Amino acid sequence: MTFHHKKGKTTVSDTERAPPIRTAPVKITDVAAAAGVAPMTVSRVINTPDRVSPETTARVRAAIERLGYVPNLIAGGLSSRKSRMVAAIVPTIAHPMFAGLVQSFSASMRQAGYQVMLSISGYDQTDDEALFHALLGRRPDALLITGSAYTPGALQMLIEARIPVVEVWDVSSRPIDMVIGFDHAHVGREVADFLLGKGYERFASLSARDSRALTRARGFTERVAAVGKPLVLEQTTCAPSTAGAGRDGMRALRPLLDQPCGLFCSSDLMAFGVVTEARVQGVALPAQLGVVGFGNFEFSEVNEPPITTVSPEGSGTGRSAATLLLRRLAGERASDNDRMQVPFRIVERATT
Amino acid sequence: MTFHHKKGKTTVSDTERAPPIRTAPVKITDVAAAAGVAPMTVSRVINTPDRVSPETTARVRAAIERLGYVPNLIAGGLSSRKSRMVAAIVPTIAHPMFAGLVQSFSASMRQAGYQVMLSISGYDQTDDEALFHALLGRRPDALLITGSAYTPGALQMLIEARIPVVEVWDVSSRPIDMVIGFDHAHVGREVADFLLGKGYERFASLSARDSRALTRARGFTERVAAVGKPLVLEQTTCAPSTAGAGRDGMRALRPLLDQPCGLFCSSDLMAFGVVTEARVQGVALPAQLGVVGFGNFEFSEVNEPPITTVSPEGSGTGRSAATLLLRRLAGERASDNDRMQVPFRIVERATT
DNA sequence: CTGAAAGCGCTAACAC
DNA sequence: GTGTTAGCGCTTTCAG
Repeated sequence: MTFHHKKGKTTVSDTERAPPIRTAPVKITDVAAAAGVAPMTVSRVINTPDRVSPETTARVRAAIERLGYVPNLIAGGLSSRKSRMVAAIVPTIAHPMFAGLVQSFSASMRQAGYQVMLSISGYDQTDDEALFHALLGRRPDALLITGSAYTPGALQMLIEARIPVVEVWDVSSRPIDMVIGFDHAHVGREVADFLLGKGYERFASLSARDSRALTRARGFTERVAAVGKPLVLEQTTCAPSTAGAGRDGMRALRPLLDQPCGLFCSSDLMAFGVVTEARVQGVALPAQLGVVGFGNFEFSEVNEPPITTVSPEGSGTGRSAATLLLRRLAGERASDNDRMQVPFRIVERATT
Repeated sequence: MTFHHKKGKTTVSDTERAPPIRTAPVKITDVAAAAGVAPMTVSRVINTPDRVSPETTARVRAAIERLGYVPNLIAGGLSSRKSRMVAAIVPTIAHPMFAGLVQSFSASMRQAGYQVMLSISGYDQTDDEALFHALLGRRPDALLITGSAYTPGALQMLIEARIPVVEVWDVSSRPIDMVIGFDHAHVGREVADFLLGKGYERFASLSARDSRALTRARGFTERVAAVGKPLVLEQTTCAPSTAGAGRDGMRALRPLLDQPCGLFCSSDLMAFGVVTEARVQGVALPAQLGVVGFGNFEFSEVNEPPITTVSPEGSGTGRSAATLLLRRLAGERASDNDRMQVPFRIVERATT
């Protein structure tokens, strides 16, 4: 039980002033009075315990415990000009990549004493200025943003906020501050090497016609060309990738499969269509056809057969973003280390 | 361009005091001075515009615009004792139900001017007191929590915080304040009715042995019994549900399928195993067997055939939670309307 | 409709 | 080690 009625100056009677039951929330002066010390000493016990004598610390701790004191970080933040909150803006959390990003980023930040304010922006950038206004008004100590299509006014606000910013995933040509980018071309090259390592001698690419998917496809085909292997099919379809497009692609590919072929699809959804149609057509996976998708969607693992895919590591990215920001928050200056890549890995399953 | 050097009392020279480049952040007094009004008037223009004359408003607005003023909501919150932030605690955002919940909850709250502080707790309740401490220290105006396994100390903190709390999804017997629960038994009954409506005359249930799944299964079997139809198989396996358990269940069910049968699985993962094994065994869906899962996982839609399932509506829940909290924040007292149910729907696809 | 004074609860900076 | 003073940037309250 924690009853306590230490109201400073009671000009009118308590019962007249205060709402019936509600006891006033405990504040630092209450604790200080209970422990017989100055408020500042209580503050020190909480924030810099090594600067207080053990005896005093014990007395104060006891008072804190007894009163159930929860320091008001809003007040502390105003005074110290540090909110110990960071804002994060993501387009969605429905995608595993972003879910992983948010999850690991908040875990890392919380461990360092920061709380994450999450904003889900959707993919349309309408009224990003209003969003930034609402966020920056809370004076976060740092900011994580994903994607880069922001209006000039919004960007100006970010710059004037003068806090560390890390941009993740989709990086503009002119970054604001720190950056964690994703090397789509590199993914394509790695997939080519992976399939080459599996012994495939002929290759094919199925890609949606969006710029990042095309960059991956180009990395793939260029690598294949570089090692002098034939590309039997290179097909692009309207974005976004769909399972239907994958089935169509498989039908186009079917007549060309007199020899084993390694196929890179621009997304797992497309790969799923390919695999499904392959079953219908009686194409043996991975003997006649090796299939690699992109995205590591949930169904790729559960599908029969499970689909080999490229998994951009959201959680690694979240940790890295936290690391970059925390470095800055610890006072480190901008440097060459402020650029990183989103890690990815090829998850090998039954289609290769 | 927004240069301005309106520092109140400059005892020493500006250049000596201020860090080289960094211009001081704009505050309300700067705007007031620029507009030739009192700070309070600027505050009114922002918060209660109808109480300020149009001319003054225009002057102040212009000054705000020109200086790029972003009000410090931390300071405002300290003064007004309203943070306009709400805290949300979820075990994960990897599950579509929780992702939908968070997404729609934050959208609804943001629309009302509240920012969400998200905490992902994981499923282990270790140090929830530390988590609550970090959260409540930021003085959120309200709280959304999911699940109910909190330590007594943590619950005590919640109660002493005296803010509206809504518990979602998994509801303790003794709720703290408002509640949005999920009626598992009702789901089971609805699934039974749905399959009855499809014309199945014999039924089966496959469930993991966790209490909520079992409640759903019981709702299902009791309904089937109530209408006098036979239950040909009722199998439970160790939690959690797996695709493997689904395949095993299908093998057990195979010899009993001389007549069409309606099957309810405790999760989509299990339903997926069933569907996969049915293909191997040459069982026709939905003619010989109707399959309903639970959870509406991504793969259920993409699978071939797509799986009929029960979808707990995260987004509806998030909106409802926001509605409940906003009602309270608007001053409404506790009432019978403080209890709601998580809505769900049966998503009909190819397996029924 | 506008302004002045007095804090909100805490901590930086400086005494002792 | 500990206390005192003076704000952090805003809003409440009350006076015009």
